Amino acid sequence: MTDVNFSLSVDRPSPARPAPSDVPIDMIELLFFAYRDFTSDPDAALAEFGFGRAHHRVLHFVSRNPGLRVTDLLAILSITKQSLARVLKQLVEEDYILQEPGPVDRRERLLFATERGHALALRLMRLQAERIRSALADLPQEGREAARSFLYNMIDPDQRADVAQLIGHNKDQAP
Amino acid sequence: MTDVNFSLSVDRPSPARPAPSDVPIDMIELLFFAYRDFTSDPDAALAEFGFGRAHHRVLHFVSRNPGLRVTDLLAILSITKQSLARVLKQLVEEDYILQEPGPVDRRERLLFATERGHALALRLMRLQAERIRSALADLPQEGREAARSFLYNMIDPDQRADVAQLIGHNKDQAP
DNA sequence: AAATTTACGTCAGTCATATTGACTTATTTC
DNA sequence: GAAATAAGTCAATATGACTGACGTAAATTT
Repeated sequence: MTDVNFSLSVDRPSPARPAPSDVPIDMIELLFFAYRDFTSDPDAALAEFGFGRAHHRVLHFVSRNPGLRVTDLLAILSITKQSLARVLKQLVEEDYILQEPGPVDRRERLLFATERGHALALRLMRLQAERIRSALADLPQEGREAARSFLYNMIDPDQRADVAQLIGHNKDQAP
Repeated sequence: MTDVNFSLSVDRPSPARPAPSDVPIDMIELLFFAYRDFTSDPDAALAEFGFGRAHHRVLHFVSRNPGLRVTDLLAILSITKQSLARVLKQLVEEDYILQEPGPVDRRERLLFATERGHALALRLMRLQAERIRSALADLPQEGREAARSFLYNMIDPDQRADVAQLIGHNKDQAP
């Protein structure tokens, strides 16, 4: 933490802007802080391996969706092929992911997590799961469903069906 | 979109991992997708100005908290002083933010958004607000509160009080 | 059978965001 | 006066992303 000193607690004479009443600023900021801390646990663990957040995302979706194609992964992550290249290459070289030609279409290089890969993916997942579990703990069942719906509805409408199908491996539910 | 082709719709013979039943994988993935799309609107707008996501975060919190100190901003963003430097400098040079010596402690350089700065911050906020509003639209009042609590509880426990105070400008509420 | 499209990989160059570590200046506090 | 704090700055580096162009193999279309 070298030079970063924490203090916060802003009591300054802040006249704070009129804040248009139709803007849910609190939700905007909460989403920022929630995501900031949500990613902090795996980021710390990944540093041990010399990996970054990009490796995590790739590994996660491959682990969850064995046989994923490169093209699918690009669509999921909303990045370009070139951005994926180095990260994927590293994961393959270090034996977290392996590629196999598609049995029906041999142009495809289907992606699978190795045992090592699954193990790391699971470890990272547990870190995030723990945070989520405790965040949902106080909520009644309807509250949990509401939180889930909220997140789902934050996704671009034209992407929702794909996402629903993708995560449908685990639990089923549309909106 | 150069080379990224969308298709998705993963129907492959995915044996999918046993998926430890105690891990809320759907929520992990939904949070990823929700945040991915949440940031996409302002990112597109910022590109017009030659700014990036980092500029947005700085401008937002300064606009919302006039008189913020550099140290506070570092704590809020969880970045280092060096990472902030260039972004802040650009925003000051292009007249979105101005710095003033603290009236009581003259070592401090308090940060304020200029008119331009407030205008841009508001424009970006409205983009995100619109997405949030429509995501909350179907939910009953308790559901909205649940979504809010969920996000709040995702924050590191020792940071919650600070965050609550920070966003308390607008709406009040602790957990 | 030839032409086109698709899936994937790769080269080269660039940019934005972030990091660490060290050092300076001004100012306040002890 | 010494020590601590707030902020700025320098240099070097890593990571994640981008654009644009090109190559290869395989599948699909015509």
